[in-house]
Amino acid sequence: MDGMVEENGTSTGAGPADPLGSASSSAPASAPHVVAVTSIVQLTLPTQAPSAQSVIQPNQQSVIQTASNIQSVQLPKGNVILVSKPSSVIHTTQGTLQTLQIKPEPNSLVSTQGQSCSDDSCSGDESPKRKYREMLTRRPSYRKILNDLGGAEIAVIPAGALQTESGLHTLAVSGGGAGGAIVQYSTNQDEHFYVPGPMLEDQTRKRELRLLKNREAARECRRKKKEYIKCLENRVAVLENQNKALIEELKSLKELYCQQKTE
DNA sequence: ACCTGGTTTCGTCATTGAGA
DNA sequence: TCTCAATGACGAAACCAGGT
Repeated sequence: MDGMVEENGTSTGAGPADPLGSASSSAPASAPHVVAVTSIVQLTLPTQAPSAQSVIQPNQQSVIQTASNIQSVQLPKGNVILVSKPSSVIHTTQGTLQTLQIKPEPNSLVSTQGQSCSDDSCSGDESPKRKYREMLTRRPSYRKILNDLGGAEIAVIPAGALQTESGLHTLAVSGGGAGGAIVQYSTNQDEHFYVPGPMLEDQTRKRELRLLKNREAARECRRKKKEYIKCLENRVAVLENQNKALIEELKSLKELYCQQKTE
Protein backbone atom coordinates (compact mmCIF):
# COMPACT_ATOMS: atom_id res chain seq x y z
CA MET A 1 0.00 0.00 0.00
CA ASP A 2 2.59 2.42 -1.04
CA GLY A 3 0.42 4.18 -3.53
CA MET A 4 -0.13 7.79 -2.98
CA VAL A 5 -3.39 9.56 -3.37
CA GLU A 6 -3.55 12.97 -4.80
CA GLU A 7 -6.78 14.78 -4.92
CA ASN A 8 -7.62 14.73 -8.60
CA GLY A 9 -4.04 14.10 -9.49
CA THR A 10 -2.26 11.20 -10.95
CA SER A 11 -1.47 8.31 -8.79
CA THR A 12 2.06 7.22 -8.87
CA GLY A 13 4.14 4.62 -7.27
CA ALA A 14 4.44 0.92 -7.47
CA GLY A 15 1.69 0.27 -5.00
CA PRO A 16 -1.97 -0.10 -5.78
CA ALA A 17 -2.33 2.24 -8.68
CA ASP A 18 -5.08 4.70 -8.24
CA PRO A 19 -7.95 3.14 -10.09
CA LEU A 20 -9.31 6.54 -10.96
CA GLY A 21 -6.13 8.22 -11.93
CA SER A 22 -6.91 8.58 -15.59
CA ALA A 23 -10.43 9.77 -15.24
CA SER A 24 -9.71 13.46 -15.51
CA SER A 25 -7.72 13.21 -18.71
CA SER A 26 -10.08 11.16 -20.75
CA ALA A 27 -11.52 14.04 -22.74
CA PRO A 28 -10.65 14.16 -26.40
CA ALA A 29 -7.48 16.11 -26.86
CA SER A 30 -8.33 17.57 -30.22
CA ALA A 31 -10.91 20.19 -29.43
CA PRO A 32 -10.43 22.64 -26.60
CA HIS A 33 -13.16 22.18 -24.10
CA VAL A 34 -15.20 25.31 -23.68
CA VAL A 35 -17.20 25.34 -20.54
CA ALA A 36 -19.89 27.79 -19.73
CA VAL A 37 -18.35 28.98 -16.54
CA THR A 38 -17.45 32.23 -14.93
CA SER A 39 -14.57 32.54 -12.64
CA ILE A 40 -11.42 30.82 -11.64
CA VAL A 41 -11.04 30.80 -7.93
CA GLN A 42 -7.51 30.38 -6.83
CA LEU A 43 -7.28 29.13 -3.35
CA THR A 44 -4.22 29.17 -1.21
CA LEU A 45 -4.94 27.11 1.81
CA PRO A 46 -4.37 28.94 5.04
CA THR A 47 -2.74 27.32 7.99
CA GLN A 48 -5.73 27.22 10.19
CA ALA A 49 -7.63 24.64 12.04
CA PRO A 50 -8.64 21.86 9.72
CA SER A 51 -12.17 21.29 8.75
CA ALA A 52 -13.85 18.53 10.58
CA GLN A 53 -15.28 17.34 7.30
CA SER A 54 -11.99 16.77 5.64
CA VAL A 55 -11.29 13.25 4.57
CA ILE A 56 -7.62 13.94 4.67
CA GLN A 57 -6.68 14.57 8.22
CA PRO A 58 -3.53 16.45 9.03
CA ASN A 59 -1.10 15.80 11.80
CA GLN A 60 -1.44 12.09 11.75
CA GLN A 61 0.69 9.48 10.24
CA SER A 62 -1.24 9.06 7.12
CA VAL A 63 -1.07 7.65 3.69
CA ILE A 64 -2.37 10.95 2.53
CA GLN A 65 -0.15 13.67 3.83
CA THR A 66 -0.93 17.32 3.78
CA ALA A 67 1.62 20.04 4.06
CA SER A 68 -0.24 21.63 6.88
CA ASN A 69 -3.97 21.69 6.82
CA ILE A 70 -6.77 20.99 4.50
CA GLN A 71 -10.00 22.82 4.28
CA SER A 72 -13.16 21.64 2.75
CA VAL A 73 -15.18 24.05 0.70
CA GLN A 74 -18.91 23.80 0.57
CA LEU A 75 -20.31 24.64 -2.81
CA PRO A 76 -23.90 25.25 -3.69
CA LYS A 77 -25.56 22.33 -5.28
CA GLY A 78 -24.79 21.99 -8.93
CA ASN A 79 -21.38 23.54 -8.77
CA VAL A 80 -18.34 21.55 -9.56
CA ILE A 81 -14.76 21.95 -8.57
CA LEU A 82 -12.14 21.43 -11.20
CA VAL A 83 -8.68 21.15 -9.90
CA SER A 84 -6.52 22.97 -12.36
CA LYS A 85 -4.21 20.93 -14.44
CA PRO A 86 -2.04 22.76 -16.95
CA SER A 87 -2.15 19.95 -19.42
CA SER A 88 -5.86 19.51 -19.22
CA VAL A 89 -7.92 19.95 -22.32
CA ILE A 90 -10.69 21.32 -20.21
CA HIS A 91 -10.73 25.09 -20.14
CA THR A 92 -13.14 27.28 -18.34
CA THR A 93 -14.45 30.55 -19.61
CA GLN A 94 -17.67 31.44 -17.90
CA GLY A 95 -20.48 29.81 -16.08
CA THR A 96 -20.87 27.81 -12.96
CA LEU A 97 -17.72 25.78 -12.82
CA GLN A 98 -15.04 26.82 -10.44
CA THR A 99 -11.44 25.90 -10.63
CA LEU A 100 -9.34 25.51 -7.55
CA GLN A 101 -5.66 25.92 -7.90
CA ILE A 102 -4.03 24.70 -4.78
CA LYS A 103 -0.56 26.06 -4.37
CA PRO A 104 1.72 23.27 -3.30
CA GLU A 105 3.67 23.76 -0.14
CA PRO A 106 7.32 22.77 -0.32
CA ASN A 107 6.88 19.62 1.68
CA SER A 108 3.53 18.65 0.43
CA LEU A 109 3.17 15.30 -1.19
CA VAL A 110 -0.27 16.12 -2.36
CA SER A 111 -0.08 17.72 -5.72
CA THR A 112 -3.04 19.06 -7.57
CA GLN A 113 -1.10 20.42 -10.48
CA GLY A 114 -0.70 17.19 -12.27
CA GLN A 115 2.68 16.42 -10.89
CA SER A 116 3.75 14.58 -7.86
CA CYS A 117 6.92 13.82 -6.06
CA SER A 118 5.56 10.82 -4.35
CA ASP A 119 7.46 8.24 -6.25
CA ASP A 120 10.53 7.40 -8.25
CA SER A 121 9.41 9.22 -11.33
CA CYS A 122 10.41 12.45 -9.67
CA SER A 123 14.02 13.41 -9.90
CA GLY A 124 15.73 15.15 -7.05
CA ASP A 125 18.68 15.15 -4.76
CA GLU A 126 17.12 12.66 -2.40
CA SER A 127 14.91 9.76 -3.20
CA PRO A 128 11.35 11.01 -2.93
CA LYS A 129 10.32 7.59 -1.86
CA ARG A 130 12.70 7.83 1.01
CA LYS A 131 11.45 11.25 1.95
CA TYR A 132 7.96 9.98 1.76
CA ARG A 133 8.76 7.08 3.96
CA GLU A 134 10.46 9.25 6.50
CA MET A 135 7.58 11.65 6.58
CA LEU A 136 4.99 8.98 6.85
CA THR A 137 6.48 6.39 9.03
CA ARG A 138 9.26 7.82 11.12
CA ARG A 139 8.35 7.82 14.73
CA PRO A 140 10.08 6.81 17.92
CA SER A 141 10.80 3.14 17.95
CA TYR A 142 9.04 0.98 20.42
CA ARG A 143 12.39 0.06 21.86
CA LYS A 144 13.03 3.67 22.56
CA ILE A 145 9.59 4.07 24.02
CA LEU A 146 10.14 1.08 26.24
CA ASN A 147 13.52 2.36 27.30
CA ASP A 148 12.02 5.71 28.07
CA LEU A 149 9.46 3.97 30.16
CA GLY A 150 12.21 2.43 32.15
CA GLY A 151 13.72 -0.83 31.21
CA ALA A 152 11.51 -2.87 28.93
CA GLU A 153 10.66 -5.36 31.61
CA ILE A 154 8.08 -7.61 30.12
CA ALA A 155 6.53 -10.25 32.28
CA VAL A 156 6.53 -13.63 30.68
CA ILE A 157 4.67 -15.48 33.35
CA PRO A 158 0.95 -15.14 33.05
CA ALA A 159 -1.14 -15.11 36.19
CA GLY A 160 -1.58 -18.59 37.52
CA ALA A 161 1.15 -19.98 35.36
CA LEU A 162 2.68 -21.84 38.24
CA GLN A 163 -0.25 -24.17 38.32
CA THR A 164 -0.19 -27.28 36.26
CA GLU A 165 -3.37 -26.63 34.42
CA SER A 166 -4.35 -26.66 30.79
CA GLY A 167 -1.15 -28.03 29.48
CA LEU A 168 1.09 -25.68 31.38
CA HIS A 169 3.78 -27.32 33.43
CA THR A 170 6.14 -25.99 36.01
CA LEU A 171 9.55 -27.55 35.96
CA ALA A 172 11.55 -25.47 38.37
CA VAL A 173 12.11 -21.94 39.50
CA SER A 174 15.55 -20.72 40.26
CA GLY A 175 16.81 -17.73 42.22
CA GLY A 176 16.06 -14.12 41.41
CA GLY A 177 18.13 -11.54 39.60
CA ALA A 178 18.39 -10.89 35.96
CA GLY A 179 19.47 -14.43 35.26
CA GLY A 180 16.69 -16.02 37.20
CA ALA A 181 15.18 -18.78 35.13
CA ILE A 182 11.56 -19.01 34.25
CA VAL A 183 11.03 -22.67 34.06
CA GLN A 184 7.81 -23.48 32.36
CA TYR A 185 6.69 -25.00 29.18
CA SER A 186 3.44 -25.58 27.49
CA THR A 187 2.15 -28.62 25.73
CA ASN A 188 -0.32 -26.54 23.79
CA GLN A 189 0.91 -25.84 20.34
CA ASP A 190 -0.08 -22.24 20.31
CA GLU A 191 1.36 -21.32 23.65
CA HIS A 192 4.80 -19.95 24.14
CA PHE A 193 7.59 -22.05 25.50
CA TYR A 194 9.29 -20.88 28.63
CA VAL A 195 12.55 -22.63 28.95
CA PRO A 196 15.25 -22.12 31.60
CA GLY A 197 18.20 -19.88 31.02
CA PRO A 198 18.84 -16.18 30.53
CA MET A 199 19.32 -16.53 26.82
CA LEU A 200 15.98 -18.15 26.25
CA GLU A 201 14.36 -15.72 28.58
CA ASP A 202 15.81 -13.02 26.43
CA GLN A 203 14.40 -14.73 23.37
CA THR A 204 11.00 -14.76 24.95
CA ARG A 205 11.28 -11.12 25.80
CA LYS A 206 12.30 -10.32 22.26
CA ARG A 207 9.36 -12.23 20.96
CA GLU A 208 6.96 -10.37 23.22
CA LEU A 209 8.46 -7.12 22.05
CA ARG A 210 8.14 -8.15 18.44
CA LEU A 211 4.52 -9.11 18.90
CA LEU A 212 3.82 -5.84 20.63
CA LYS A 213 5.39 -3.90 17.81
CA ASN A 214 3.61 -5.84 15.15
CA ARG A 215 0.31 -5.41 16.90
CA GLU A 216 0.75 -1.67 16.86
CA ALA A 217 1.95 -1.75 13.27
CA ALA A 218 -1.09 -3.71 12.19
CA ARG A 219 -3.37 -1.20 13.85
CA GLU A 220 -1.61 1.67 12.14
CA CYS A 221 -1.67 -0.12 8.84
CA ARG A 222 -5.39 -0.66 9.06
CA ARG A 223 -5.97 2.92 9.95
CA LYS A 224 -4.04 4.06 6.90
CA LYS A 225 -5.88 1.64 4.72
CA LYS A 226 -9.21 2.96 5.90
CA GLU A 227 -8.09 6.48 5.23
CA TYR A 228 -6.94 5.55 1.77
CA ILE A 229 -10.27 3.98 0.95
CA LYS A 230 -12.10 6.99 2.31
CA CYS A 231 -10.07 9.22 0.07
CA LEU A 232 -10.76 7.07 -2.95
CA GLU A 233 -14.46 7.21 -2.22
CA ASN A 234 -14.19 10.95 -1.97
CA ARG A 235 -12.56 11.11 -5.35
CA VAL A 236 -15.25 8.97 -6.84
CA ALA A 237 -17.80 11.48 -5.66
CA VAL A 238 -15.82 14.38 -7.09
CA LEU A 239 -15.35 12.71 -10.43
CA GLU A 240 -18.96 11.71 -10.64
CA ASN A 241 -19.96 15.31 -10.16
CA GLN A 242 -17.47 16.34 -12.74
CA ASN A 243 -18.85 13.82 -15.15
CA LYS A 244 -22.37 15.05 -14.60
CA ALA A 245 -21.32 18.61 -15.31
CA LEU A 246 -19.57 17.62 -18.49
CA ILE A 247 -22.59 15.72 -19.72
CA GLU A 248 -24.76 18.73 -19.05
CA GLU A 249 -22.33 20.91 -20.86
CA LEU A 250 -22.26 18.66 -23.85
CA LYS A 251 -25.99 18.70 -23.92
CA SER A 252 -26.21 22.48 -23.92
CA LEU A 253 -23.55 22.78 -26.59
CA LYS A 254 -25.43 20.39 -28.78
CA GLU A 255 -28.58 22.44 -28.36
CA LEU A 256 -26.70 25.59 -29.19
CA TYR A 257 -25.27 24.01 -32.26
CA CYS A 258 -28.68 22.86 -33.45
CA GLN A 259 -30.10 26.34 -32.92
CA GLN A 260 -27.37 27.95 -34.95
CA LYS A 261 -27.77 25.39 -37.64
CA THR A 262 -31.47 26.07 -38.07
CA GLU A 263 -30.95 29.80 -38.28
C1' DA B 1 -34.99 -16.02 23.15
C1' DC B 2 -32.31 -18.57 20.05
C1' DC B 3 -30.04 -19.53 15.73
C1' DT B 4 -27.55 -18.33 11.70
C1' DG B 5 -25.05 -16.08 8.13
C1' DG B 6 -22.59 -11.95 7.08
C1' DT B 7 -19.51 -8.25 8.57
C1' DT B 8 -16.06 -6.09 11.38
C1' DT B 9 -12.17 -6.02 14.37
C1' DC B 10 -8.06 -7.75 16.17
C1' DG B 11 -3.82 -10.47 16.83
C1' DT B 12 -0.48 -13.20 14.67
C1' DC B 13 2.46 -15.04 11.03
C1' DA B 14 4.95 -14.68 6.74
C1' DT B 15 6.87 -11.91 3.44
C1' DT B 16 8.94 -7.90 1.40
C1' DG B 17 11.67 -3.87 0.78
C1' DA B 18 14.67 -0.37 2.69
C1' DG B 19 18.37 1.04 5.42
C1' DA B 20 22.50 0.19 8.27
C1' DT C 1 23.67 -9.89 5.72
C1' DC C 2 20.84 -8.40 9.39
C1' DT C 3 17.20 -5.71 11.33
C1' DC C 4 12.92 -3.60 11.23
C1' DA C 5 8.61 -1.40 9.63
C1' DA C 6 4.84 -2.20 6.58
C1' DT C 7 1.41 -5.07 4.91
C1' DG C 8 -1.24 -9.16 2.97
C1' DA C 9 -3.34 -13.34 4.60
C1' DC C 10 -5.57 -16.01 7.92
C1' DG C 11 -8.25 -17.41 11.89
C1' DA C 12 -10.86 -16.24 16.07
C1' DA C 13 -13.97 -13.46 18.50
C1' DA C 14 -17.40 -9.92 18.65
C1' DC C 15 -21.19 -7.75 16.63
C1' DC C 16 -25.43 -7.29 13.99
C1' DA C 17 -29.59 -8.09 11.39
C1' DG C 18 -33.02 -11.15 9.91
C1' DG C 19 -35.62 -15.42 10.40
C1' DT C 20 -38.00 -18.89 13.36
